[in-house]
Amino acid sequence: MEPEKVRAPNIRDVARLAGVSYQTVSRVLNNSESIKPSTKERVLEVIEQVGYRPNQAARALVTSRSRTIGVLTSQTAHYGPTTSLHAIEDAAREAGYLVSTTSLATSGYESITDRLEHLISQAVEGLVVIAPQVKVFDAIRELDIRLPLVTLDSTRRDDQRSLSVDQIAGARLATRHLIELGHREIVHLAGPQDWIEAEARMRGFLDEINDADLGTHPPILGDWTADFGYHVGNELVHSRNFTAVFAANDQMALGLMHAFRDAGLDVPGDVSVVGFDDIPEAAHYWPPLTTVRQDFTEIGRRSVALLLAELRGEADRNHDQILPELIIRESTAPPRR
Amino acid sequence: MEPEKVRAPNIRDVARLAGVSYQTVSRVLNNSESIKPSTKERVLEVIEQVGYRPNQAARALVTSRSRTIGVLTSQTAHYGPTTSLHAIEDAAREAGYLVSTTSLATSGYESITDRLEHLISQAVEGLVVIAPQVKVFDAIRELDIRLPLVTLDSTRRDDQRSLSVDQIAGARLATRHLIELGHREIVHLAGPQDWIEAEARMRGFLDEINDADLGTHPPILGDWTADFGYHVGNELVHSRNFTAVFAANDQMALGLMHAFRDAGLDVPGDVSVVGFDDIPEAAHYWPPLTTVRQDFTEIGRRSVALLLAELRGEADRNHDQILPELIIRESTAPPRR
DNA sequence: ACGAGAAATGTGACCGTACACATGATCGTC
DNA sequence: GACGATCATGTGTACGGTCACATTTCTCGT
Repeated sequence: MEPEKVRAPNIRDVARLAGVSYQTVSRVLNNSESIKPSTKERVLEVIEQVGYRPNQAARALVTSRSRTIGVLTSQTAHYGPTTSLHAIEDAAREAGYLVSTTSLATSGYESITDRLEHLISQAVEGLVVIAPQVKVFDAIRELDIRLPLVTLDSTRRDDQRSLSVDQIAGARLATRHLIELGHREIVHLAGPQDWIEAEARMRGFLDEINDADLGTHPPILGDWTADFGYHVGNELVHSRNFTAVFAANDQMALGLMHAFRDAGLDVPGDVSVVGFDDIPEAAHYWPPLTTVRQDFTEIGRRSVALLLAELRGEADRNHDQILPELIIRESTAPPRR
Repeated sequence: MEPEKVRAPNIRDVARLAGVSYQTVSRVLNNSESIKPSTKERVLEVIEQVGYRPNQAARALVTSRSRTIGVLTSQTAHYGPTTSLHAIEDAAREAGYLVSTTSLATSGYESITDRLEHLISQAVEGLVVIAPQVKVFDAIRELDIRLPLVTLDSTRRDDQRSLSVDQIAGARLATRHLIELGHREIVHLAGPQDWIEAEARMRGFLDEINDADLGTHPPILGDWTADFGYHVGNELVHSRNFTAVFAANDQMALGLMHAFRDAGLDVPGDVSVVGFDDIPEAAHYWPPLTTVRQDFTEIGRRSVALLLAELRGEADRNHDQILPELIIRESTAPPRR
């Protein structure tokens, strides 16, 4: 006849056992100033003893603060976004926030709004978007979201709410490196065009090409995968009207090098290849990949700082873009005459 | 003199505007059966019009169901865990659940209990642990967590709550492949020993070696990174008392091959290398890597299914382990005589 | 036309917390 | 030793839903 489900202790249970009012317990929980140390101690003892845990739902209900930030990611397991996500979680944890992640399903537009709705209905206090795809921003705009929001997006420098490594500068760095080596026929293997980063890298590439008064073939639009790079590489070897390729990420660069090797071409002897991201494996590819390093961890960390500042109403504006860095390894060399 | 902060509409606002009681609105929200279609429609119209969103905190408070599952991950951005995580999110979404992720900080034990506390205080309904480290399970045991919990852990087959690709079988597959090629001196580069998977792979390796009546050197304990594999490779080339290496993941295998190449050794001519995981890049390494494929997505999906079944009190026990598969590429060959 | 039973809808209480405010205890001061 | 100021603690209420139960409205057979 015992009660099947014992109710978890609540604030009043604690109060009763400690011989104080529930409000006093609440004060202890929220580190209120005016609490006699002895009673505080007594209350904490009881809390420990009965294993009391404040109910966040109740707390969220009354304060309308969930202490949760929402993160919207793309469904793909890329190194960059993943690394940033971890940094975000770390930073959020340190600030006492929890992170609710939600990834975009493969499908289209409704999926995004659906995800955003879901996140909002959980009363997240702010949003970090690390799936910088154009359609995501369309969805955000359409939903008229009033939440503080930070996006990892390099194209809107004026916007207070975005933060990123300067992708354009990075792409220029990579391209300039090739040009300085003497390459004149450079192909760009870009990322999916609805990715804002992909577009920025492509723009940086084209800008640099223009500034050097060079022509180029229209960039090839890829999907970030090594497989795709491999396929593109297999196509490219037929024409051979280029001496270097700038790939929009390291994985595609890897696939390219694979295809070139299959075709009997030497990298960098016959073709130079540059990647982007500097994932930890890039140094161990064959040949070790020249690439553009960006600090995904720093990005993640800062995005949370920015978001929290906005939540507090501060204007932390630590907005200087983070600069990418060119890492020269062995996949690039002057073109063979 | 207008109100600064307009309160979000609540269920009673909707009820008033629709000319019904709040309970009727509640019924509409929960798809109750006995609701006249016409009133349902009217209510939905009002909801749409005023942009009403049910407050999950309030709902969670009264039902003590948060519709959230918590995921505990390691802080490292490895391909496998990340892929599983995405699958978990997908599956959770489909079931109407949200996922709260929390990653383990680098630090030690308190960090884990702290994270678990945090997750629990958010009233997650269940837990998925994809950071299968021994200390995590210690923490879980110590905290005496009563939540439904699923772990991606291969060592406790009897336990109802774990689910995994059979790591031991995978390691045996890889090892047997080398043995069948004629290798007798095989080195194992293992993962960190507090990782349950690493330990399982090592056990599989040793079991297979024993069954073949071979001796082996004590496995080298690594940290999963390509950098580490590279360092180990640089050491190994001094002794040369082996003809093959089985690395506990693909990244370390990559580093190894890099070091071997640096030393002028041919893979697979002089040394065969096998990896584990079959990450998407493995096929494009040089040489393309022979490895053991495991379906991280399937694992993630199933873990959610298992968890939800447990939440519903069903006994879905779909427990057959998922079998890994050996993918033979070009990094393995018979030993040179 | 009437009443029974089902269908549709309404009412009161409660979930666990924080906030505003009220009250009681303590203390230095003249 | 009475007094206001300050510190410590207690009381009422609201947050936005759901649940159990009460009530009204509809449907249909006799």
